[in-house]
Amino acid sequence: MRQSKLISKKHKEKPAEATLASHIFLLRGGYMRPIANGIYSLLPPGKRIQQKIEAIIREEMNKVDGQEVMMPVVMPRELWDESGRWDSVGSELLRFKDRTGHDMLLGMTHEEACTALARTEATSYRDYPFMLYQIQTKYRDEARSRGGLIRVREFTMKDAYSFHTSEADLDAYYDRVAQAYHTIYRRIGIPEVVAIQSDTGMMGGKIAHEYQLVTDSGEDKIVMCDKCKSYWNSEVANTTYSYEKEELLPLEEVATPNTKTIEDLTKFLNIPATKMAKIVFYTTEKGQTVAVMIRGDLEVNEIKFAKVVKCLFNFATDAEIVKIGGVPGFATGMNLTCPVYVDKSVANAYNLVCGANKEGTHYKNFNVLRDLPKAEIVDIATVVEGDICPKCGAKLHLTRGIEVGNIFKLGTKYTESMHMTYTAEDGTEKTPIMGCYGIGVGRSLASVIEAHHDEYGPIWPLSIAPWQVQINAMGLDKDDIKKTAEKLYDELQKAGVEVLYDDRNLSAGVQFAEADLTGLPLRLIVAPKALAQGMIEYKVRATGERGMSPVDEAVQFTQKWIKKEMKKYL
RNA sequence: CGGAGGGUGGCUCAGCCUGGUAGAGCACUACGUUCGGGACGUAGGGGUCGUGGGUUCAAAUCCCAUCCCUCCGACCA
Repeated sequence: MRQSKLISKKHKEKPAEATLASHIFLLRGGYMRPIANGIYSLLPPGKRIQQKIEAIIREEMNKVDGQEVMMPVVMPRELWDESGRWDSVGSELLRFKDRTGHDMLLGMTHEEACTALARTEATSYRDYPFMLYQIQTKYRDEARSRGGLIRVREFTMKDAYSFHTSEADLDAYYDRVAQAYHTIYRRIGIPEVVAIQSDTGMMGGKIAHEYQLVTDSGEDKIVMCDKCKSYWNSEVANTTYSYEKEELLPLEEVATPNTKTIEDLTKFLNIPATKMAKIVFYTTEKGQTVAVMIRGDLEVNEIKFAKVVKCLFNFATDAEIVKIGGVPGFATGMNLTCPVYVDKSVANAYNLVCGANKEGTHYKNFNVLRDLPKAEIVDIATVVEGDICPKCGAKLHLTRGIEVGNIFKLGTKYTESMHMTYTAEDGTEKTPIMGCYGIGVGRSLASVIEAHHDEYGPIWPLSIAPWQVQINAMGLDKDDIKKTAEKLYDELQKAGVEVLYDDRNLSAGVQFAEADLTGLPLRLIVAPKALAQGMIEYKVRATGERGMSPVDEAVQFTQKWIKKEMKKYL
């Protein structure tokens, strides 16, 4: 490609709306342009990168026996009524009416479409197992798209669905896909991506992992253990609490005027929040008020709690607390007329301070097992920095990540609701078990920049770089320079090398600055001094390594370099 | 959906408080001088000042409404 003809303008200045490195460079480097909030067009360099990522994903999906299909973007309401998701999914599903007034939707994921497709095709156990996948545009009406390609409304996604006749078969296949995912992320140049245990969310299902690029600029909260290399999404993370045994002392009332908050109380009694049990009240969407008892310094993780009560909820009002026999600010888990959940952070703790359910009064020496023996013990606390790893006992720490993919064991949620069956060996009708596996293509692209850039621009891995080699020439108005550069461009192309040739007669500064924004792995420079000795220069983008090669051997040198570098991504 | 900040040539922004003929830099066009890390000169082209209404002799500027964008939070396979 000649740069003079490339439609991809570079910008010197940082766009006002961008804060993430990937967002800044994708705009500055002429990879994409916004059309609307969270909706982008890709320019040629961006499209080329995306195609290469897709090609790698496709190869790896095929290696795990995936069969690529095409599924519609627009679907009728009836299909999503079958699974119940027309009603259960919120406003992120874009619904609209066609010209006849029929309810339609834009696909945000394709479980329904794929199940509908598969149920008419796979009718015998002999067809199983199989996996179908697509790499296509999807749409989610995000409440808040942000961060360039990190969180968008319209995006390209690889979505795969596998169908099995036994749990064991799904388990084995799930592990194969998990391996394929690691291969994919390594090949596209982000081996840093880790698999973490996650919530299953609106997809349903039991086990799920997210593939996260750990980075401060991510939006997901991750809990990690450096020692045993375990990772959890904070939505599912847990820890173990252990307390030194103490003699159970008798309950004792203490006057604690004007101490409605834990902070007040710690100051008033000079006792740390870790020795307190606080009560949080929620009222569920069904109108029931429930109490949660948790250690004074901890917070309820509402996603974990939602799994306990299995519905939506809000903080209870003071009136609702009074109604179930609580005294706001001084409540305890005892003597309430509502269900009481006790977080495990206080279940085995000794002699805690808690409310006495009496204005201006607390108890000392509260012990759950003695004083609240009937309460349900649950795990709903948000894990905090320094908590103990439940696997190895080391200290956990909190970090952030970008979710670039995920895998789910879906079970029979869709096959059952959509009446997909097959005839088993014994002649009976059975319901297949599903897994599903997604990768955000654009998000992966942006994540490569987040993981690999410097102050000047992206540093593309050779496997997905828009072109493999950049040619810059110093002084194209001089015949020998121009002739050499043109010849090099020509020969490299004939040798099958993907090359971007800056054929504009611009100053070195401009050319190099733009080349850094393009971020190609290898740069060849045709310049007077070296050329006088029959040499051209090269520079490796990632390492800054520089050197020379005889002009006559430049093509072989480049091919050899590419071959060697490419080994990292096979 | 809550909080904050914005919308002025393709991009980054000034002008608004205190109303009076729309500005700068970058980018673009032409010519010339430059040419190893975002050069310079000269001459150009390009803007319904987000949109609608109002106040006024006069509105980018003041008032009302509305749309859009960004950041933080809520939400989110």
